[in-house]
Amino acid sequence: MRLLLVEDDERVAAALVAVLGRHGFQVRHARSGHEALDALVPDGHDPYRVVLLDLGLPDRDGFEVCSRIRAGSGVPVIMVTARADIRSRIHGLNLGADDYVTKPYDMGELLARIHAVARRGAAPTAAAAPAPDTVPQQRGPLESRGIRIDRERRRVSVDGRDVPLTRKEFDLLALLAQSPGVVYRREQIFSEVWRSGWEGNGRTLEVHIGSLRTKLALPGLVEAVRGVGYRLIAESPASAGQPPPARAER
Amino acid sequence: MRLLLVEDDERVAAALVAVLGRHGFQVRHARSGHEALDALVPDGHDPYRVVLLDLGLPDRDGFEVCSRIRAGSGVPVIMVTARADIRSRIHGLNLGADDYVTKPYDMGELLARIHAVARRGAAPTAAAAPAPDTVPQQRGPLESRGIRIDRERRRVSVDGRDVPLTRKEFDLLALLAQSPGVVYRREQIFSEVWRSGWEGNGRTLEVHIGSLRTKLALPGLVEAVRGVGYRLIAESPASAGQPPPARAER
DNA sequence: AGCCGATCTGAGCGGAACTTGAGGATCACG
DNA sequence: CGTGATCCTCAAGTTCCGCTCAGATCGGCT
Repeated sequence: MRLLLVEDDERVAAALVAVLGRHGFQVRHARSGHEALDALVPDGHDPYRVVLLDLGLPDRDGFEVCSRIRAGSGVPVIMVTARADIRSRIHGLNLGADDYVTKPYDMGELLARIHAVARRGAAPTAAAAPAPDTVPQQRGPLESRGIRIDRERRRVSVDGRDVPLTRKEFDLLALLAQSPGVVYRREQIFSEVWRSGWEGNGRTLEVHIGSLRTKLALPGLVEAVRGVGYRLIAESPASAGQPPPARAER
Repeated sequence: MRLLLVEDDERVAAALVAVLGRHGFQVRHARSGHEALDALVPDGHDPYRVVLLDLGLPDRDGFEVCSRIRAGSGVPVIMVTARADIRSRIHGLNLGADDYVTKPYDMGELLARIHAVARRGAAPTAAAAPAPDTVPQQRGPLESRGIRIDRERRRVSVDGRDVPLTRKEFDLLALLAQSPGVVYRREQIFSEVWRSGWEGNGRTLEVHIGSLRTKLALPGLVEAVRGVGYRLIAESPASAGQPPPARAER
């Protein structure tokens, strides 16, 4: 059974490869998100039955990798990370991860969870992984359409000029910007930006979205998806869907 | 989306039913393992999409209930329990549970995990034998006949052209596309795309099907099955790569 | 305490989405 | 070939939902 391990720490990876190998897994080790996405492109080998994804050092990189994986493949993903906070858990699961395991974990439990998701695993789809060059890799401060988001400093600038945002506005924007194009449902937004489990009573969300739009002054950036939620428009509205260049028929 | 809650504490159950209901689940509450197993017997209703199983039931051991459920059905099971020890976790997962959540849990995380396992869900057939690969459930972006459905972005494109769809239209298409070729009965469609057991009085469904056909401009894609419901034609009608196995005649 | 910005709530508006009904087309079946 | 049931389309009516504004409440700071 093939398994893809995404982990940048060599020592951790080596240990996992050893243990997993002893339990009958054929492990491919990817050291970066880019390498992982490459590895997932169908190449005639058996498809991977499960992906172990470490949300490693580059801050949000792991979430983006998960989103990209999910956009192109149905392979089960288990996030493994030291980040135990609820926000991260919920966000990871909402991005399409099948499980979320925090360090330190028990090896036996991890194995059991791997088997659980593999057992449920998807039939390999014919869909190719996203072409690496159509979607530019966004790491560190997100930059797209002239908008720059510095998560550490909590600063946002549009075309160079600084835009002061309040907490909620920033959290909201930061959430949506983690996966431009992906629709975030209202409940998801509430459980990640507000205290989880809280139901927005009034028009709270709309008001914050409104002021966010006003301050950013980028019409069409934040798009409402009626009855569902909101999303960020990543590219200019020219070609929204990525053109399928050379699609490998299976 | 139907959900089976197995919980003997009335107060806990009531709270969960309320929250889950508000999040779009149609919850059936079973107070014992026996009742749960009864509820899971196929009865013509839509199958449950996920089971929330509280260990520590009065009449039976929760593990045994899980094992029996798994013996008769492929429905995803989430164990919810106060027993946090590693042994129990591993045991539960190895018995076929899809996830194992310990109390106290965060409501937002539980919801995210419910969605995660439901997303990965079981075969929609009511057949007792859980054969995961007999019914090909499409994951990731569905691509067939030039039509591409991106669930998390809620985008549909036909031959590269982006086709804007409304909520109902998209949900309808996404549902039918889950298993191309399989006939979805009207009641089934209503309970999945709409809320609760609502018997569409007027010509609602036909209208939405109509606009879906118009927008997609793929004649013959959505096929009406007289007196039963609708289905998607997977491949061009000439050479059927695979004969549709499960035919739902009444 | 008092101030001030941030957040929340409620009402009203406008438009998109959904529903309904009627009439025509099509199909299954005798 | 006739007939009833089912489905499709069109054009209303109606509901729902997101947007905005204005005021109330919350919460941090001095």
